Amino acid sequence: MEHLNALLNQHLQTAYSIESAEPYIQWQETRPEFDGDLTLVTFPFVKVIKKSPEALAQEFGSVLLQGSTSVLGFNVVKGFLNLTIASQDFVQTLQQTSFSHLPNNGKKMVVEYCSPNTNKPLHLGHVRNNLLGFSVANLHQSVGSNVAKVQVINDRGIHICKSMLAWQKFGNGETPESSGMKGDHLVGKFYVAYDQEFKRQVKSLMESGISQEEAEANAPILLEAREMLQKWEQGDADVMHLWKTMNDWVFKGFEATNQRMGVSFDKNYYESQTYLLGKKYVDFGLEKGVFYRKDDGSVWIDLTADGLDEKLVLRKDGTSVYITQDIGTALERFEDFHMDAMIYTVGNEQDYHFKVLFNILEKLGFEWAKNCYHLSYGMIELPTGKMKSREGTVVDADDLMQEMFEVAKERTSELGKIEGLSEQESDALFEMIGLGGLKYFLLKVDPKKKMVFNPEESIDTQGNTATFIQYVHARIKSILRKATQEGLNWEYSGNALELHPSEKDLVKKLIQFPQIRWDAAHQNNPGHLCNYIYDLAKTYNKFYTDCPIFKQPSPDPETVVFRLWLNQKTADCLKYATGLLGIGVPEKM
RNA sequence: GGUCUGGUAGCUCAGUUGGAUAGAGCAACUGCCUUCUAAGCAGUCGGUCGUGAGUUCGAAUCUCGCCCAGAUCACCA
Repeated sequence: MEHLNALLNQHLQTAYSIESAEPYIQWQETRPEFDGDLTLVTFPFVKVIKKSPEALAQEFGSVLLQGSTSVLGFNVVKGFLNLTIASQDFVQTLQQTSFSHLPNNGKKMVVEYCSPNTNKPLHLGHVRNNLLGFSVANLHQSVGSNVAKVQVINDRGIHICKSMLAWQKFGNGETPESSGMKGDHLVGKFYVAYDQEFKRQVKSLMESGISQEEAEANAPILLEAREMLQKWEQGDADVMHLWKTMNDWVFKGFEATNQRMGVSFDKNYYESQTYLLGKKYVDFGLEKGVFYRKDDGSVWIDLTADGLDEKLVLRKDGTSVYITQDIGTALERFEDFHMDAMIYTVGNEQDYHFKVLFNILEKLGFEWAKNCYHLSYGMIELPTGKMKSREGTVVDADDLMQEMFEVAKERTSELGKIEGLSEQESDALFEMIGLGGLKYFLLKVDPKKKMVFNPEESIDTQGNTATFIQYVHARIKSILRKATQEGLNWEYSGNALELHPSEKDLVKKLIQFPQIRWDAAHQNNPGHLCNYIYDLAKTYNKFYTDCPIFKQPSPDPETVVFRLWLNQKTADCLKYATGLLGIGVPEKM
């Protein structure tokens, strides 16, 4: 394409004395309903050359046709110049395209995701969070950045004490071992038990004539939880022991869930260790004059000039608030990784919080604060409304993954696709199909959109789904196996061939991959990659039906090699691209 | 009330720095398996892109007003 630009430049200089054509050049892919591969929009030129768009298009078309061997022909529709480009140009590009990570670009990034509380198991919201964070981290790694994946585990605070207290009261010494329950689910059970008891107490207080507000503030079990939090802060040995024990159950549970989901972390931060970190930067901010102290001793920052509010950064009793912790954690991470950029995968209800955080970090003078990005995503709702963990209307992550597995199993067995597979192999296949379906379903939607999750509808296996993509990969592998059996190889030499339109389309689609990946990474949007993969799979299926290899009449040997090579390239691209999303593709299905 | 997000086919969603007649899938209907895998392919049906103006040769896309939905504006995290 560069040489076409050069030709246009030259033409504009000699014919119209216009220094550079660059500002007016607009290339785009030719839409499928028109003939051609590449389209030049001529309207921008009309402003500087007093000719009609059609006349210009004709003129440019002739210039390009004569000047470039790549241009085989052209047509003009309205002001659009459609060029037909030699297939061999695209094929050559594909030969040079590899589906693997780009070389290290020296950029260091930190990506945070997951961020669970240790009082309940992971749910659907965490699943979206995990998958987004993980695949965005992969995308950045793919384009050459050095990425550290981290999570913050919220392991302290009143909500943790609630589970602990309920376990003490109603648990009868129950453990994951004794109950056979996963640790995070066991602890979650007591979080719910706490809430039930709390509601019961509030109700009975109200019956004795106390207002709801007062009852909620004075329920005995809440007072006990507060007392427990104080003891925790003082380091009371019994409380610490219980806290460590129960947290440990939860961590093990989280680990199992994340492992099944296929996500991992390079470093965990525990809030119990970081919640005091921010305080030392309060003094720093005061010295810099970024913060100011009120008469009561509390410390604030005034962001009204930036369209935000005044924010508290230190309470009058000297304790820190949420934003203080986040300042501290961010700076600790910088000490750990010396990153150039950081991505926080956190729900969109915290949009305002992160605006404030990034603003403060920048005012404190940290360069990398400019490259902090809040990967904000919309909440997931159920057809029945919002998920509320205390009301038991959450979709549990473990249940969900298991359900996806079961559906995959049922559907795959119905279709008779597991013949000749061992139990282990077929289970692995169900897992790949089930979890792949879930991941694709959540990732293909723009992160910032809220989504409604309908368990029945989300497990489709037709159309725009992971199954469709996995199926294409399995199809290709089946062809390549057959080719191997027949002693064929597919080392394409680069000889120019007359291509079928479906072959050309597939080649053109494949060479788009680097650009799509770049866009997806830089926009932190795995959805772009999902759409591309689906498109590629569809384009392949068209090629598959139009361009058979083993059917009669069989194509000439050179075409067979080329088609097999295209199959291999497509499989490589599918496998690599789905891998970035954490989705596996099977050899057979 | 202020700020931020979203509103595209019955449903779920795509739609690049403004470009040609707004695209997929699902659902409904019609064809195609003596098979390189039919979890597929081909087709029919379905739209005042929330709404009204403006900018432009050209607007789903940019600007402004309005309507609807959600979030947020805590000495909670």
